[in-house]
Amino acid sequence: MNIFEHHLKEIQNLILTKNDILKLEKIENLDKINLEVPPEQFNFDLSCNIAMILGKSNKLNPKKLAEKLRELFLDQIKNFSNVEVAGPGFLNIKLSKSALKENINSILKNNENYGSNKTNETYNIEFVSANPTGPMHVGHCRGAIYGDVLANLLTFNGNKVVKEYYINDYGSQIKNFVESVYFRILEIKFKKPFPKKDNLYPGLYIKDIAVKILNKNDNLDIKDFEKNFEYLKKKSLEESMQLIKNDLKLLGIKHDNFFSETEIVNKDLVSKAINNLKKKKYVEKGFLQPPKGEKNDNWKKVERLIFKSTLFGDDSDRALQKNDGSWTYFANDVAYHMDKVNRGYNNLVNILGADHTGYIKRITAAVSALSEKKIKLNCKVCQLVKLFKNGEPFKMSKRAGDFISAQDLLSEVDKDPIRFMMLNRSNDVEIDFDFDKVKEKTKDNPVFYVQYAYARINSLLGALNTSLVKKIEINEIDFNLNEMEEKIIRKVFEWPKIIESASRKFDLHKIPFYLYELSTLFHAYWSKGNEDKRYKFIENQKIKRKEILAIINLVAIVIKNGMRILDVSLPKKM
RNA sequence: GCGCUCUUAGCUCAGCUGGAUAGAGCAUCGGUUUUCUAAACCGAGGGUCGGAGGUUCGAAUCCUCCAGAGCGCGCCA
Repeated sequence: MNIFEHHLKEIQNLILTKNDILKLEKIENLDKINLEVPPEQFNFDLSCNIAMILGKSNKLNPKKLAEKLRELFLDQIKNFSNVEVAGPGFLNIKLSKSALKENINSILKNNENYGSNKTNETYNIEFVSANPTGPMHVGHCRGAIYGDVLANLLTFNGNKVVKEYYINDYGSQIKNFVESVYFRILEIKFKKPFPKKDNLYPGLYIKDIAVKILNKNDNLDIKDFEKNFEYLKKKSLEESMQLIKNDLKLLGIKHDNFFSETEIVNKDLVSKAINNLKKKKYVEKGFLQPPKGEKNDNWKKVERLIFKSTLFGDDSDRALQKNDGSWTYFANDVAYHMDKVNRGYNNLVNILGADHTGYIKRITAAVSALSEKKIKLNCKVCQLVKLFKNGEPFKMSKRAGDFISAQDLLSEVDKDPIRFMMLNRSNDVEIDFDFDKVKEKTKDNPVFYVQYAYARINSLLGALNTSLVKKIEINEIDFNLNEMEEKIIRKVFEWPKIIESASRKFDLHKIPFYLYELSTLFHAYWSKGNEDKRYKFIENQKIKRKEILAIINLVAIVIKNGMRILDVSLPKKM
């Protein structure tokens, strides 16, 4: 339990048991009462909106009610040493020394678990799922890191998480891909020029794949494409998945489960899923309207099976069969998601790129239909990554073969700054990713700045000949914090709230932002000694006050826990 | 034409289950080092929260409309 919840309960209990003093007509909306961090200029530990909530229900002036509550708090809650009314009726609260001491000791004791709220759910997170027709590009990296860190965060918060990758190894794109490999093999073995056809992948990585396949099987009789198709498909996919897994590994990402689309088709899971929906009358034969966007030559008015996704909020119903009666990509995906539903997760999550936004409504509709609205698929979209280098923006296009690959990125920048920077922005906004900025070793680079704070802590401990492993506890009855230390403590108290809100809305950027803010306070604390000797930490090789040791331990604990979720390293020396 | 996302300081962005004087970083200008890492710190200026209405004690935050930017809108995957 975090300190906000803890003290909020105290307040709620007080209201319920002491209304003979308050004499309120209505005690309601207690769940709307919030305990928050007050704005810095107020110099209090907690801030409560209770007077505004109860004032509204009872039609009382919130400021007057706040005055009454202030007296009640001071009289009844021993953990509060000072309470003041501010603004429209906020109650600003200072914790007593014993309450502070208790909270601090509890954090020191919790250590690597500090911040976890123990929510205890199960999640399946599908992410990356890049087409296995080539290596990952930079855009994939963002979704990959987002998914990985979301999994870390939810795990840290007490949940069971499965990280999953859906391999789109079926359909016409794969055929084109295999054909491209085939022509590259002909090129290598018989000097036959690679044809200039629109459906082929011109990228040079295809050549690498061809070489690898040839090296592993020199006697390959390659004359007939149709005859060799299944073999070539298998080998080509193995190679390109290896490329992708390698990129993921370099980014520090490992999925728990790889699920193949071909397998879904082979096991005929699609018919099962469609029959399931037919029984519920969500799938019927029918005709669809022509597409509204650009003109499409493929469109034909043919009767086919249709999923009535408009019943679940989609803009139009969706085709499950192509002109020739075979299943669409969407139909396969419905089957895949039925499998996920049947596996019994409480929560399904898909991380998508911005170009798949239009797909969200139909697939969430499918999950609602399959689970009778019991399971909600939560789709998160990561917006584009715009690359900059020397002021020149890069363009990405997988078809053209001139995209910036994950490898290109990783060859210039380490995984740690990539991970941090990709998350240092809300997933809803585009990122300007600057190669040069990310490599800087200055405070302009937030990754460095946070790492440096941690390195400074270790350097201080080194000077004291001690380490973070050694557990400490505040036992003194009386201890005094200076202004800077109070600020840091308050920030540290906020950590579980950050975890809670980041988990609830999948707002991962809150973690790097928070770590940066905490590091700012720490650097200021550290530097204070430069201006004023009284703020120096060490005197005659000894720590001046035990409070200092407690503070730096708290900061270290939170930075470690935060960076562990981000999976960004923390060097002890820099 | 439709859907999703965005519009907050010169630039890049936080803040959005409604609350206190709207915050950071960069850039600009000015300071700080005989002492634990100056790879850092401190200070200053800078805002009609895209526009217009509405809801209410209170709106950057919720609702409606409008404008601009991006992504998408096949029975491709």
